Amino acid sequence: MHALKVTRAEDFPEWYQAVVRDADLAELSPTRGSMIIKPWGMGLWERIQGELDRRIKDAGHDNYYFPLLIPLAFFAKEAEHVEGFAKEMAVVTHHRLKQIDGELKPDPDAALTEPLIIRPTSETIIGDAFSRWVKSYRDLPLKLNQWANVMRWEMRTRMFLRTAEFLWQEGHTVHADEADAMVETMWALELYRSFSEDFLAMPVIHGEKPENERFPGAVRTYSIEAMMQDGKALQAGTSHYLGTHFAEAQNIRYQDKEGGMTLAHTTSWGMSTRMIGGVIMTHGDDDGLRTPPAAAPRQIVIVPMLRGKPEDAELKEYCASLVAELNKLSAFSWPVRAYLDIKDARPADKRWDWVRRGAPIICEIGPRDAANGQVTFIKRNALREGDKIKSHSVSRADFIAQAAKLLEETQAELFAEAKARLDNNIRADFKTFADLETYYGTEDKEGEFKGWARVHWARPSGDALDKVGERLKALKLTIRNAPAAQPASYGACIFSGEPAVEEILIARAY
RNA sequence: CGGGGUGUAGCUCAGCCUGGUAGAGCAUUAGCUUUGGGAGCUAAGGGUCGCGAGUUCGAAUCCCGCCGCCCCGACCA
Repeated sequence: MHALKVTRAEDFPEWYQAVVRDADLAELSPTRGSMIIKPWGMGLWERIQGELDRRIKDAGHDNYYFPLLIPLAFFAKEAEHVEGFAKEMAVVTHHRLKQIDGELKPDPDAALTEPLIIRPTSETIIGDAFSRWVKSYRDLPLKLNQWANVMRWEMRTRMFLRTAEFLWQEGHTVHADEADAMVETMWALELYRSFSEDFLAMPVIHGEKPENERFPGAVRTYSIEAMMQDGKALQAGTSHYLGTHFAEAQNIRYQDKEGGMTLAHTTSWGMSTRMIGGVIMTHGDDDGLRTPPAAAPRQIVIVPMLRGKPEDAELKEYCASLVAELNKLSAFSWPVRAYLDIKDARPADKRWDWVRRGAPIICEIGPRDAANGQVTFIKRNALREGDKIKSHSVSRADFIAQAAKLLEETQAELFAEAKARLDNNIRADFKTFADLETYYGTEDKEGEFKGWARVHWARPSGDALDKVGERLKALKLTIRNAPAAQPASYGACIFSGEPAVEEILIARAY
């Protein structure tokens, strides 16, 4: 008997919805395509923010904030950028409402002379500021970051994975030349790789996107790709070298040491609330979410076995002092987050709520534990042993002494499990396109999923690349990236038979 | 935006074919019992049956239109 009504094997998309709901992460809002992020989901995002922000600042970036609304004319400056985003833009056209025939409508007399767009990303308005802030080579590099909400009018939305409005971090930097900008671009890629693996226990493959998957306006786009439990790939973070495209469009120039005016090189990079979807589909099981301890809003939850009797006070005191002790510890370079759940509800119900939310360590402490100076707990990532819930009992002193280690072990176990899944489900033995068709052209067997493929290719571009894209699309596949780790030599291109120049990752994707 | 599915209580759903004043389980609230583990009994509250128009004496049920959600596709840093 699992805590969720649907299992992953029965219906993966339904299971995903169930976790979002039952782990209390988010719910649909009355606003189409947008969600209400609930405390456990927001807490997870706040942990992601806290750690990522620290790493970004440690590398010399400062935060700032730009407005939600961008003048339409700003957006129109970079042609490829426009082409990429124009189709999914929310536009603000009026500044007043009026009762017309009993209905509240935009007042026709209050149309904006210049419409505003709700930012889908902020390159354009930030570039405008950069053109004023950058005067001299002494101003470079300029390394800034903002935490913001953005909006893209998506046709098809899915909680956390693709919502109309989402939260993210967007880094924007300006550099004197390509070499320096590329160092930054690769730094951001490595930031996302290490953050994803260390902090979210989510193994990824990092690499460069093919030409047809680039960010609109970018010269080179890099991504980290994570494998979900249904075998699909999730692009979990991107880093772009923008060359001088935005510098040209926005006139970002600096006076170099020789006194000449030189175009700057810019980068941008982002990671969003989509990561939470990745955490769900990487670590979730049929009992709900298993939150990676480093990112869990509450790492150790204590459920006292209260019985509505006078001795409850003593038990509460035992638990409260335990929480206080635990909160003095640290793990993952942050204070430990222990929590005493004294909600007036049945302990068993509370226990299952925390199982579904995926609190890493759930302690169930009764009067007997208190009397014996013990702590009884379950490890959420290894909840069951056969049909039974596996619980552990240790002395209070031992529990406190081992708590941080227990959390770090759990983190490592979650990572190892996900890493094994990733490593075991990438096939590198496809030599021809027919091999791919044979494998991906057939239905998954019961309980099976098709992972990714690493294949060699000659890196076609333009029309030739479009044709490759179409052949893959027929199999519902896309090119994810060219992994940074490349083999020493290459065979023949799987698409053309020509000598290959690169190994790429192919997968079905979210 | 195209194809398919779906929409009835907070949740899961029955009722619809064959029109006759709204149902179950779980959840909620109250009381009693129970207490080392998703408790039991009793009672109560809760729904303009997605929205609108139509057929009809009468519509959750039949017809038409629209909308939301889910899946597939198109699109998608």
